Amino acid sequence: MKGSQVTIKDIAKALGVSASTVSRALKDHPDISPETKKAVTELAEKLNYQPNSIALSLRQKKSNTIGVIIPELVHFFFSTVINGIEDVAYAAGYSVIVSQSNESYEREVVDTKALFNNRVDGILASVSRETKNYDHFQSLVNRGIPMVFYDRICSAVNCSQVIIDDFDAGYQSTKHLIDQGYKRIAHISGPLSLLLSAQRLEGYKKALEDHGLPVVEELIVEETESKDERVAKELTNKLLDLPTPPDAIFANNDVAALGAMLVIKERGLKIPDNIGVVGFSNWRFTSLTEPALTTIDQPGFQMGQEAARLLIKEIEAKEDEVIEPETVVLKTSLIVRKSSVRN
Amino acid sequence: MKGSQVTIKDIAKALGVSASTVSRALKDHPDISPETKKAVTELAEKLNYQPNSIALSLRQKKSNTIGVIIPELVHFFFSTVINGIEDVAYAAGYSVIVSQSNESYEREVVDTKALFNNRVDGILASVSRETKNYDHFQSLVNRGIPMVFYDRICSAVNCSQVIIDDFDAGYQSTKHLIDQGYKRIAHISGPLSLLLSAQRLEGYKKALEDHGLPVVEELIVEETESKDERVAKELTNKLLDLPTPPDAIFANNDVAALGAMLVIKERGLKIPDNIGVVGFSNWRFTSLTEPALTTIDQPGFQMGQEAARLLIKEIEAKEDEVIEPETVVLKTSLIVRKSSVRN
DNA sequence: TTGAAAGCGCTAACAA
DNA sequence: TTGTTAGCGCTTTCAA
Repeated sequence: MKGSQVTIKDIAKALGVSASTVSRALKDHPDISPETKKAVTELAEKLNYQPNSIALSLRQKKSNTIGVIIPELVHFFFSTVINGIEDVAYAAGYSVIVSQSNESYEREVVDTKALFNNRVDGILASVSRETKNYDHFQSLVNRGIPMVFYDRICSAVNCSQVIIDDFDAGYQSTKHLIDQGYKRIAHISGPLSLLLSAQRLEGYKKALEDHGLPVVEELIVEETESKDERVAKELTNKLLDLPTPPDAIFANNDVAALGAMLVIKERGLKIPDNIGVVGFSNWRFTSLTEPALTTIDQPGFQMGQEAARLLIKEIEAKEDEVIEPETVVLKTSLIVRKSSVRN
Repeated sequence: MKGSQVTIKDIAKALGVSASTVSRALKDHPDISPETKKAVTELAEKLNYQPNSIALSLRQKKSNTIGVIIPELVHFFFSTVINGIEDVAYAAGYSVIVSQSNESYEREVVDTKALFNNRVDGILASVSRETKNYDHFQSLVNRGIPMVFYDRICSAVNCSQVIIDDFDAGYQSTKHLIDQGYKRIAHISGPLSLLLSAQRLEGYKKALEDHGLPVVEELIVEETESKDERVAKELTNKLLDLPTPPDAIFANNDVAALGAMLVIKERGLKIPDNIGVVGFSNWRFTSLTEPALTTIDQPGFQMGQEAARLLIKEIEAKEDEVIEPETVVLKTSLIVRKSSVRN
C-alpha cells in the first residue's frame, strides 16, 4: 500500500476535467461525451489506474468481502468447501477472508467479532465442536448481517443453511452393511451435541429398524472428543471386548474411522471377512489409504458453492426485499470398493 | 454491513462534545481530561461502538490485511502453512485473505492483481508449478508492495523468502537409503523448473557421490505434470522395467510417493525387503496410510509463522528504513518407522 | 483541554 | 455534457 497509487484526481488534473467526470467516464455513464470518455479511459490505461477498493467500500458501505468461519482448514472436507466458496465468491466480485476456529468456542466468538469489525458483507459459518452457546451468531443476525451456515449448522439461529443429508448418510451406510449380511452393527458416534452426529445416529437406528434388527445400546458409543484417533481406538477396543462383540462398525467421522481401522489391524482382523466397516473418510488419497474401507463421500465443493451463492443472494437483496431462510440439502454417496465387499 | 453502526459522531452528539474529542478519548490521548475520557469510554462501551476499519484503512492508507497466494489449499502441507500465517497475522492485528492459484499461472497473475487492488499491505506467495514468468511479482515489488515468498520461491525477484533446505532433504533421504544398503537408488523428481525439485535432485546426487555410488541418468526421471498419481505410476513402471531396475526409490513429492507405492503394491513387492522407499508425504494420517514409507516431514506451521513475521516486519518498517531481504531456511526431518527399516 | 476544518478516494444529487 | 458540493468515518494539524 506504499508507492502511492494513481487516483481519479490525478487523471482529472492531467486532463483538465473534474473528478466526477472521470468517475463517470470510467463507469461508462451515458451522459459523458465519447471524446472525454476515450481520453479518460486511455489515460487511465496508460497510468495503470486501479480504483481504490477501500474508498469504494467506505462510500458504498459495502466491503465486497465475505467472511468464512471454518472449524479446521487442515481437513480435506473443509478445504474443499473453501474451494467451492472461492469459486463462487470471486466470480461475483467478492474477496474471501477465512478464519479458523480450530474447534474452539472462544476462538469462534473472537473470530466472528473480528470479521464483523472488518465489515464483511456477510458470514459463512460452520460451528465448532465445542460450541453450545449461539449468542455470538444470533447477535450478528440481529444486527442484520447476512449469514449462512454450512455443514455444522445451528438450528437455534434462523438463517439459510446448506447441509448434508446426514440421516440419509447414516441410513445408507448402515443399510450397506446390513445388505452384506452383518447383523450386530456398532456405531461410533461423534459428539451428539452436533446435530449432524445426532442425525447420522438416527439414520443408523432407522435402518436397523427397517430391516428388523434391534437397536442395541451397548453397540452405540459416543466419541465426545476427537482431536486425534486415540479416543476412537479406545471406544473400538471397548466394542470389540464386549461379551458379544459387533460384526461391523459404522464410524461417524474420519477420526473415528481411522481409530477403528487401526484397532482392527492391531487385532489382526480382516475386512470384510471378520468385520465390516463403513466410515466417513476425508483424507486425501483414499485409493491408497484404505482399499478395505467403504467410504462416505461428502460433496464439499458443491457445499461451498451453494453456501456462497445463498449468502451473496442475501447480501445483494434490496433493502425492502424479505429473504426467507432457505435450506439446501446435499446427498452423500457411498464409495464401495471390491475389496470391501463380502460374498 | 447493513444495520447501521454506531460511529464516533453518535457518541460525540450524545455527549455534546466534538468528534475529535471522542477520537482522542478513545485512544487515550494525554490531552483529554479524565472525566471526558471516562464519559466517552463508558458510552462507547454501552453503545457497543466498533471502530470502522474501512474508514481507518482509507485514512491511514493501510488495510491491515495481508494477501496469501497459495498453490492449493487441499493439501496438508499448505493448509498447515496457512495455520502458521494466521497464527502470527491475527496476533499482530492483520486479517488474511487467501487466494488459490490451483497451480495455474493465469490464476496466479489474476490473483496477485486482485490482491493488489484490494489494497493488501503485503503479499505472501508460493509460486504455482506452471509459473515460468515472474513479471507479475516483479511489478508489485517495483511498486513497493512488501512481498515474501515461501516454499516455492522465485529467485529472480529480490525479496525475503522462507524455504526448506531441500538440498539437505534430498541428501538425508538418499543417505537414509544408502545407509540401509540400497545401491541402485532411483529418483522421481518433480518439475525441474521448480527450484526445490532441482535442489532435492542435487542433494540426491551429492549423497550418492559422497558414498561412492554412481549417478545413473536412467534412474532419474522427471515428473513434469502431477495433478494426480498417474504420471508417477507410469514413471515408476518405467523404472522397474529397466534391464537393471533400482533397488530403492526416493520420491520427490507426495503424488510421486503415492504413485510409486501403488505400483509397488500392484507388483507385489515388499518394503523394505524388495525395495526401499523414501518420500515426501503430506496426507493427513500418515500413521495409517503407509507404515512402510519413510516420510519426510516438512515444517509447514513454522514456515507460515516465519513468512508472516518477515512480511509484517517489512510492512511496519519506517519509510526511510531500508530492509534487506532475508532468507530463512528450515530443515525437514525424516520420519522412520520400524516397519520401513531393513536388517 | 477542546473544537473546527481538512482530507484519505470515491460517488451522486443537484446545478449549470 | 460537465462541474460543484457534500459526505462515507476517521484522524490530525492548527487554532482557540
